Amino acid sequence: MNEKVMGIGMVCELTGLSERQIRYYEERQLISPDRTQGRTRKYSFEDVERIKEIQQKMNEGFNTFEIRQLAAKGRLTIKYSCT
Amino acid sequence: MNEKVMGIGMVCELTGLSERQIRYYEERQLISPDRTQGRTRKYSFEDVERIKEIQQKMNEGFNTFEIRQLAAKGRLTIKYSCT
DNA sequence: CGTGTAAGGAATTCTGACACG
DNA sequence: CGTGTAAGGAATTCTGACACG
Repeated sequence: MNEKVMGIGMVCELTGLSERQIRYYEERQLISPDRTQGRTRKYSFEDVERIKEIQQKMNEGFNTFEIRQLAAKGRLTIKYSCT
Repeated sequence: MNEKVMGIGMVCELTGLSERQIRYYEERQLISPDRTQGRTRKYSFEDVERIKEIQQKMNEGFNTFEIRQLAAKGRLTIKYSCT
């Protein structure tokens, strides 16, 4: 399920996070949603799982930079290719 | 994949149909998307497949009422419970 | 660093109706 | 019957910034 189909509002519901948090993780290159012509972000279920795992790591004390490194080394459960 | 997560715009892209057509099939009780608090419709991948099958039947000459009956009799590939 | 918020604008979606046929 | 469209409004999302720390 890596089709980018849902809006950020739905991702908020599924993850329990705020739009701000989700957009910030993108800024930190931990996720990379698609964009519609009108610039609105579209996420996949894989993105949702990835976001949940990011949040777990954050709770464990990692910062976004460290999580980025873990991801680069394949140390995360949810594999993901970030642009 | 019966989680209602995508907006009608995405369904249009995935099916090639217009918003008008998709809303009409709902009016004819062939599909039943969820609604957000703000009333915007949310569809699942199952809805998308169901819409594709509806369109196939339309092309084969069935009208919405007949398709509704086919569905009621379990004669469609995509099973679906419509409110 | 990570996140909340108010601000203004742009994209998305909604409903009810008129049109054609 | 099934679908297009213009109309006006409401919900959704966007960006850049200020704030706290």
